[in-house]
Amino acid sequence: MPQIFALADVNAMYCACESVFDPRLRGRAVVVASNNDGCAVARNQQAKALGVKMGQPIFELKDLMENHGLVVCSSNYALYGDMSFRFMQVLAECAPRVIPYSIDEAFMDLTGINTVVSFEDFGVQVKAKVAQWTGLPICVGISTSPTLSKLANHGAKKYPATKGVVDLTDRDRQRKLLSLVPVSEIWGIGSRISKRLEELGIKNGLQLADADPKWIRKHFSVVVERTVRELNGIPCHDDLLEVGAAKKQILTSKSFGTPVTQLATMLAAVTTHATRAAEKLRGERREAGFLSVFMSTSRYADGERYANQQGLTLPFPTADTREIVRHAVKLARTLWRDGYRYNKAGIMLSDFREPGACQSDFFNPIEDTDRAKGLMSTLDRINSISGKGSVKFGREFHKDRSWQMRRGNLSPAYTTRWADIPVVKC
DNA sequence: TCTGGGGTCCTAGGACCC
DNA sequence: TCTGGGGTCCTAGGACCC
Repeated sequence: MPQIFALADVNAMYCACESVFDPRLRGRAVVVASNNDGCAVARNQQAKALGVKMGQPIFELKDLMENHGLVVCSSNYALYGDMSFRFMQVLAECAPRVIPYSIDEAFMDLTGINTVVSFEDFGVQVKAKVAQWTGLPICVGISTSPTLSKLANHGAKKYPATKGVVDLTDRDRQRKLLSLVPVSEIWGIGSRISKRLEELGIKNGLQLADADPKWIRKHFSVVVERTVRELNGIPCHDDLLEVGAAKKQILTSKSFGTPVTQLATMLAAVTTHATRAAEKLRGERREAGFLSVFMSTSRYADGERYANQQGLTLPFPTADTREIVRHAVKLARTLWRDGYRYNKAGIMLSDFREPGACQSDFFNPIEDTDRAKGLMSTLDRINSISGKGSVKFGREFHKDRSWQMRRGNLSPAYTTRWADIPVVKC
């Protein structure tokens, strides 16, 4: 029995989440901005029709906001994260195996399900259930490899006649749709590779599917070769389908609300990022062996650009916020140069191990003892019960808060904060 | 004035070893 | 004087994704 994959994906997820709780947005052009209200990261159908581009700076949208009714929302990740969780739960009710792939999409293993219900009917039912239980509009694509189910989903979005569900298990239908799709639309083929493919005469999906995998490997890489095989219905994404695959790195970084020119402010920001990264690391139940810190000035600013990063192998693997902050601050001091207007900083943790997999250094001042671990888990528990940041480290209290995010048009945390739950008045 | 953040995988090249 | 070839590990950087 051939393996069958479905991809369910929320249409313009962030915009949809905003619209679910704010009826005034329905029917209007809506854009959700990145952190700092910097650029557009999600746009609904109406916003696309107005010509808003993915990644377009918000300041360029002023005219559309003033004269064409475009609404710009600040990003509200507490809301999107919670809605994503609900969406995944509905999928889990429908299919035996669900593999979340990103905040707004998940693969489902439908192998053999057509002995009970046709693939298309299955898709229609999932779509209806997600709409009923979460209010989110989705599309479903079904086919014989993850890449083809992505293609099917693309078709479901693009052609309204499909009503948002495409069963692409039939080989002739696959070839038909492939021939209509530019090669740059195929999952895994980005702008660089599609440009080179086009130069070699491969312009649409079907031409790529019919290319010789060996030749592709020689001219490109094993990644593109796998895509070719996937387009022929041979699943090659076993990596993707591993449930609960462990993370390999954790990165926290943000551009600043306003440029940073003082070392103390920078250290406060780095401390906050390091604290956040350590929390994520403990959430993964891992310890990190390597840490790196980076800072830079804006790509777009006039004058000399400064961008630098430095890494450090930790004396012993740890998930202790105090250790991680201490080393991060040390690195940040060595990276710092006076006289620049920094617009971004961040920290990356990697080289993960299981806790206790490595002997800690006997002579180190802060041993990863049970006491230290107890302290960290108590800290995490307090912050999870009483709200993020209830207990903080000293340097985070630096008086200059200007580096923090700008979110001028933030919606309420409708689903994750008691005070923000919508009230229906009769 | 204002241009995101967080990930993955693969490859090439250098250092080092035998 | 002559100075190989194969393996591993690490890191930086490229390309992709949402």
